[in-house]
Amino acid sequence: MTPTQLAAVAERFKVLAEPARLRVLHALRHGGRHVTGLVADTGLQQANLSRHLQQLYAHGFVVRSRQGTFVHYAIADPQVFALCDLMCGQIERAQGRRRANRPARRAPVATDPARRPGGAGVNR
Amino acid sequence: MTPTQLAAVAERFKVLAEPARLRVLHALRHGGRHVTGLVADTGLQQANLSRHLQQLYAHGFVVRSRQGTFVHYAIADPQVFALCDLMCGQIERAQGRRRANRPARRAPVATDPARRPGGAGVNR
DNA sequence: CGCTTATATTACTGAGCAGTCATATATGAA
DNA sequence: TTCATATATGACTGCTCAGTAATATAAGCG
Repeated sequence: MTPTQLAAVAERFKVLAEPARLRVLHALRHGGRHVTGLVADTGLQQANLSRHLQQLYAHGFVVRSRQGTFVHYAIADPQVFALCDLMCGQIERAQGRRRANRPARRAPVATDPARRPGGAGVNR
Repeated sequence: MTPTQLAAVAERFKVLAEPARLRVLHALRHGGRHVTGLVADTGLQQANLSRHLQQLYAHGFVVRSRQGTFVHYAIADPQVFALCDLMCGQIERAQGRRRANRPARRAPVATDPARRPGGAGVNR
């Protein structure tokens, strides 16, 4: 894994690390749409939405084509949703784990072999 | 998809949207490690690494346990790597698409049915 | 051309965050 | 307790970036 590759992956994750852009992708999930339609679907301001669309386009998440005065945007690679779905699954699993840990003891992380009750461990 | 859910997903993507943290995860891929070992593996400064570890821990990407003066970190859910691998695959596919488009014409995005040569289209 | 609608861009502002230095805390050993 | 090592944290700096308002550009129509 070269630093360049890591940077490329991180940069792409960063595009998805924004609720507004996830909203746009979600709105496009079941078919392309004009900017005007996306404004209605997402509730984003036109200028703001346009910026997000530029970014999604620049990183190849969406494709676009002009149709008269309108510009039509669509998902470039449906695999993005696989990413999102995976992430959702992880969130659920993490919540499940948290729920499973809590009943036993509150965050049982301490000196590995035996827990010393009074010690200020790694937890906060 | 509620705004809350979107925010949760975005927040998690954000944790992965950082080369340094990807580096840490990569270093942990084949087994847990002490902070000192991670300093050596990643080349990050101790303070900086510690901050990233706190973040990975807070979001449930890693687990930790004390071993004497050392603190041992390990991957919490190996599925993270599925995310990373998926992302890498998308990057490769996107590059392939770009390579496939370039020979024909430079970014052939224009008014949908017929391309007008002189028009300043959607491209920049 | 001039008008209207659709989309993009510029300039700005404020918030968040990575990196760094210095320092604090935790643990074990002497 | 004092010292040494390992890890975490406080405070600061500089950069990036989302949101916004105003304006520019593109396309169709009369």
